[in-house]
Amino acid sequence: MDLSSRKIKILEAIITDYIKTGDPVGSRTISKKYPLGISSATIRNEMSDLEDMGLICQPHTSAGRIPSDKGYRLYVDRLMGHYSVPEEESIFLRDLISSNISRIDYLMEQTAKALARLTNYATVVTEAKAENDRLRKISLVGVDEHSVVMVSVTESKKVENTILRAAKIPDFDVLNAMSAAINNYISLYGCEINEEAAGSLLKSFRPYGELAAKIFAAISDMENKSSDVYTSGVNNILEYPEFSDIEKAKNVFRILEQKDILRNLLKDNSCGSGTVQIIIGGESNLSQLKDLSIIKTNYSLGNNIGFIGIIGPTRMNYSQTVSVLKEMTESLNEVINKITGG
Amino acid sequence: MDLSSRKIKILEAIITDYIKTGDPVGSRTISKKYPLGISSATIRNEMSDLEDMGLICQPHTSAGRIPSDKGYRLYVDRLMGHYSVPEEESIFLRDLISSNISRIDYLMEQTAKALARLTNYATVVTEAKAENDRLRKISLVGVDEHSVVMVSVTESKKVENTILRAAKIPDFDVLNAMSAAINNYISLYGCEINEEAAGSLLKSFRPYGELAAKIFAAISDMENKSSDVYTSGVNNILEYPEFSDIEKAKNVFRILEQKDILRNLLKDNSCGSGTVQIIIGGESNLSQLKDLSIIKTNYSLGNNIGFIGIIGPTRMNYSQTVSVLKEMTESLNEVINKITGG
DNA sequence: AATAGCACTCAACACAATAGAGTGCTAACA
DNA sequence: TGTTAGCACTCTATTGTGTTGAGTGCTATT
Repeated sequence: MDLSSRKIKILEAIITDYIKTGDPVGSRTISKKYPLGISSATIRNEMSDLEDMGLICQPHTSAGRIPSDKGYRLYVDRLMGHYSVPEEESIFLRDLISSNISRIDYLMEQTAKALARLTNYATVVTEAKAENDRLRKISLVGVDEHSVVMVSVTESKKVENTILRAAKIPDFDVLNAMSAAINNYISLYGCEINEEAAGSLLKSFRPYGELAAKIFAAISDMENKSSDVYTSGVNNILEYPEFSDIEKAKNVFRILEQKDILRNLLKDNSCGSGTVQIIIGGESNLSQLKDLSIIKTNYSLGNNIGFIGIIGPTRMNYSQTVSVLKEMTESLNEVINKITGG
Repeated sequence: MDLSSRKIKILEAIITDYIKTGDPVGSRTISKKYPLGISSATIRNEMSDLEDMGLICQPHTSAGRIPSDKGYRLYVDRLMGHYSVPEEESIFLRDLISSNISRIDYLMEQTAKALARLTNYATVVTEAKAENDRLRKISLVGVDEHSVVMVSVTESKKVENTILRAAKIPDFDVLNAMSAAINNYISLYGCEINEEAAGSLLKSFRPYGELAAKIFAAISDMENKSSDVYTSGVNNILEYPEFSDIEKAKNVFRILEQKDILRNLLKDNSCGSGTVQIIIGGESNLSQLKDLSIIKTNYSLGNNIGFIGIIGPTRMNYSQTVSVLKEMTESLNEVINKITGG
């Protein structure tokens, strides 16, 4: 069957209306609200065709039609218009993330919050983390007689603290010497522990062997850590009638709690950087996500890549959300550049 | 009116049953399930008295009774039995928080998670922060040509990173000299910025004035930061029938989003440290909390005090929750001592 | 090909009837 | 005088029954 331009117009009307109201759309509604110049009977026939093509479906016999995943897919790929973000929202986004933020994790939290607030959906942001972001240097700072902080800086300038305890802690100068020796080691061997080399290094700081060993352990631990995941605006989901049933709401909350699922969902993107991707309902092949859509993109922090996703009902405002997300990512990259002094 | 021992037994039966089932308790239920040796008619008379005393109330004329805030209060203060935490739960708690945790913030997160999982209520933990936890020392670590990390250590050994950017960054030795000078300054003047002294210090590092100024700004910022608040298990709340109405659930979520309300709620404790406090429903004087109870205590990290609260419906299992919370706080303090090498 | 008309379907709503849990009161009893 | 059995009464929750209205699909007509 052919997808005539009239069928497309009807499909578009159905989707537009359904996104706005959340109610199944009937033929009479379309003939009255959208000036297609054809009667409801004709629209009925066309709708029957659209249903055969799998683009729309009926919740029950005597209800109007709602778009199917396939229908939404066609809509976002070919029909969806461009939404321009109003000046004030644009400014709001920019202000919220550029005001005085010195730490990247705060920045990501603010980003998540801003997006959630503007879109009224739930937002998920993953920490920027490269698959192999090498450790570049460490620095040891004494805290008290039994503890040191190891400050680590990676290739892509991610800074992190690890507190290490040991019975015996060297003084300022020895700590500096240790830092230097370990940095030297790192530049030679990377952060995989080379038994032999590490052994000789340990020997040279024998009285502080316990601490040295802990440093090595911490260094090799760092590689294995999975990236943090922030969520925001989860409660927004409760505003949508499709989740007014407490069981459905629970399901959504359960998903948003499973950081590893979210991480994988966002990470797995075949397309290049900077592009916006959309996963509609069942397309994720996860039954728990069949009523949810995800609009996502990535941002970069040095060599590290992080992901931003917006999760809402399949009936979400794709056009607006995509635009807001794009705008946000641009601002975010600007701010990151400013912070990291690109 | 007098509170005879029989009245107390009836009140206890009502509360026990209501906590377990969530259904209003009738006189017949009590006479059958609890061996008080009196008829339902007698119990009815006593219940009428208990209602006059404000300890129980009726949702509507032909329903059973439910405890009032005042009833719960009497229960937790005078009747509630001791619950002993099962060995395996005790071990679960200990394991979850003691496995390999080097950073205090992870520890607090784990604590919140463990409590939420074991109690099936929502958990709130505030970061340990003394009212006036003085900065003790800083250390500057170069990241790249335009940025340094300032590692700060407070009197109570709280370690924090702040990234600072400046056009010009000194080399390793000068950074060390700056750290030393600023530490000296701190030990003399504390972290309130003394215009005069700071001015002369800025002069001595003139070529790096921008950086020095940022350091001072960061130092004085640190004082004003309010403590972080973690929540966990918020979704548990959805399991309780009293929140199966989506509007009520929304209300709870809204509360748990407002970190400042939570912070104040937990902070304001007149009693000493280590004690467990209970706020029942309307006792908080916050209308949004009238259907919720909070069981809370504090933990200490050096001189810093943090708070742990468990939030559930007023019909929560006070006895179990108090015990689990006590147990957890003990384990937590042990782990903290181990980490901070008390 | 488009449409008007019509019979049909089905969810949603309103309404009444019923069942059941629980109360309060009264009168009788120990 | 405290306790209890009995009974009328109340109110929610449930179930069943129309009724309404939105929407469809089919057919006959233009």
